[in-house]
Amino acid sequence: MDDFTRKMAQAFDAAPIGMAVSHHRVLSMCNTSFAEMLGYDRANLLGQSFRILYPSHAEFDRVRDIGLKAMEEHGSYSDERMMRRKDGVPVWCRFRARTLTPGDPLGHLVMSFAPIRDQLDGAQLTKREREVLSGLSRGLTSKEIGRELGLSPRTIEDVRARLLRKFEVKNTSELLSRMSYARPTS
Amino acid sequence: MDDFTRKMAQAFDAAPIGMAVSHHRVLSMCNTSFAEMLGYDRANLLGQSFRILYPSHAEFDRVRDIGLKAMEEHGSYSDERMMRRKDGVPVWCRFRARTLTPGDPLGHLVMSFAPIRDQLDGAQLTKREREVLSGLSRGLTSKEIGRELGLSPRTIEDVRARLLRKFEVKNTSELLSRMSYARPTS
DNA sequence: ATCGTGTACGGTATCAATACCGTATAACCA
DNA sequence: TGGTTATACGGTATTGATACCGTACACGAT
Repeated sequence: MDDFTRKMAQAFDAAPIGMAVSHHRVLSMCNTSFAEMLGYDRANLLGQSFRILYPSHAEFDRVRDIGLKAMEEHGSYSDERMMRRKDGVPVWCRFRARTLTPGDPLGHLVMSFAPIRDQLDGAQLTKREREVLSGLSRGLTSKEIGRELGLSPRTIEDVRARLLRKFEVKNTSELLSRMSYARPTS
Repeated sequence: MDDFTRKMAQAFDAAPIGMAVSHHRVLSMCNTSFAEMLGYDRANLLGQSFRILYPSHAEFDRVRDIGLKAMEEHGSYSDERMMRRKDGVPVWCRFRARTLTPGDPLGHLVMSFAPIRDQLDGAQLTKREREVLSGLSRGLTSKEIGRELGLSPRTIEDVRARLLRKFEVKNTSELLSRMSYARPTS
């Protein structure tokens, strides 16, 4: 076996960031960081559906759809999302994906996952806050996020206001730039 | 050659994030994202000193030292740093590293590099655009940015509109989330 | 020499965001 | 049991953002 390939494989496995490959949302390969981040042994993870790595079936369905268009157009997509560790503890991640099959984005995906931590000491986000934040980072208005979540726009504005208070920022722009510079855990 | 190794190598190469391996600060392996991010062909990069990827010799020396202690203690380190593209343009990156030789941290390093600001087809931002972006990320309104730069708020709105067009985003929120988590180049 | 782009500015119109006022329920915690 | 917080929603008022219309100048490339 050629040395070049072996070196790349070693680099993949030793990478300081979680990495995974999926075919139609089934995990076909991952590295040690990825398995450790989610509390599994790699052997028990390969061949599994990504479903078990998300907090709920609804979340699993939601994240399937949000990146599809971007991946069809640009071949890649990134966002912030919640993953679920084996012990049930949620992990807030910066997610990046590149599809090797742009016509069928989920056909063959290569992903990276970098855990992020909130800037505020220990203050974590609620489910709603994360859902709303996800919409905001995609440039949606309160009205649009409300439609997406089946809620009144008014409620989205409440969640938004709570986020602004929590992070002590003036507006959504500052909020999003603050979120993105969150430091990785460990 | 075993299929497992081949799959890992493919995943390494197709990763949506720049990855590299070094031995004593000499690049021994990298993936396509990494080479593209810095404007090189991989073939011309392998075997080179990391020196050419930093803006100056002083910076090259500085980044050698800053992570040493953390890597000796935890085996890993991360920060944000400036890299230098082949054409001289600086690239601001989130950097992560894991050492495979904790006793001699730089002996064998596996690194990941995620560009923090989008390069948009190699076109970097103009001075005005960076100034306005800086204000936006601090949550300032167009009026406030105008005061800061001694310009009409109307002009700030022009620059803003140009940024939205350039990055093909709907509004400032999406712009700021896009800026911090650039989709990988190409 | 014209064309494109960045810069700079004015007006106007519309929609979104934000900040208040209020009510109500459910969960959790001391 | 009362206090706090998250959730959810309504109204209203003000400010900001965005999209158009227009003009003008500087600069570099074809």
